[in-house]
Amino acid sequence: MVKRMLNHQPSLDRVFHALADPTRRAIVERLALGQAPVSELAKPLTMSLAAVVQHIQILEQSGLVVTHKAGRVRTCRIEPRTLQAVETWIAQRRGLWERRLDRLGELLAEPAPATEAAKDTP
Amino acid sequence: MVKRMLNHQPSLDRVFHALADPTRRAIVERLALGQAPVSELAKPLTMSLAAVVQHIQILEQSGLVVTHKAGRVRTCRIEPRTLQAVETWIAQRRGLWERRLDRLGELLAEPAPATEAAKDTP
DNA sequence: CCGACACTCAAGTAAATTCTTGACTGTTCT
DNA sequence: AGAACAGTCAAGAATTTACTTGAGTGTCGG
Repeated sequence: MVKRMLNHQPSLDRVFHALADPTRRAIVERLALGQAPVSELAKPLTMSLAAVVQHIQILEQSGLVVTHKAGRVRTCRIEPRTLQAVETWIAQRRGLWERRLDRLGELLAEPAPATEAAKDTP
Repeated sequence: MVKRMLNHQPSLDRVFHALADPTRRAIVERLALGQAPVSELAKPLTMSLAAVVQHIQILEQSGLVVTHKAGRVRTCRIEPRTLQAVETWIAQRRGLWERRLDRLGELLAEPAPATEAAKDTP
């Protein structure tokens, strides 16, 4: 039986999926200001507590949020390394594309419409 | 009935959702190397062409990809500004959290760091 | 001890997502 | 002109998601 797997290498699938929901982003934004218990995260949200808990579980499975239960209170906080992993993935793709633009090969390869080539566009 | 709430930026919903699918990320990774027509994007993928087109539509609606049809060929390319917008959102949240941690350490160490007048007037 | 509190679990539902197939449109090649 | 190519459109099936309600568990304050 799997009781608790501490083995959560953040898959991009899960992380992006977690961030795709506005409620979960609102939770992340709140947690960016500091850790908070579940019931406080639920306060501004117009849904049942159980629903909020489900969102938090998704955030936790994605590795974006870490929680710790003390007594009857579960405290949530952000895991910045997961956030950083996403940031890095995006930055790398954007960097690739922009370095590609420096080469200028492909854009100039598109066929010009047969009339005379006017290079200057005023 | 659709119960939605708390809409910050509707585009973030779509962008994160678009990136949450491995097929769509594979398309983005391919496009990071340079623009490509739909059928070339479909080549390595093990699904019908229609399915790939649907993925591309989602990427386009999210603003991550821009397409242009010439003759019978639709060419796709990355829109780096959308990628950058996501990067910025994440970096801001991570920055908030980390600054928060710094503050906490300082506040526990010293009573009050005097708020100096910043002279940023460029 | 008792009740309020802070979740927790399970089951069910409406809507969204992902992918398929089959028919169809518009282009290019020969 | 006809065949092949590149994509488009629509309808439908299997699965997943985002909630709900109702009942239960463990913890703290008085």
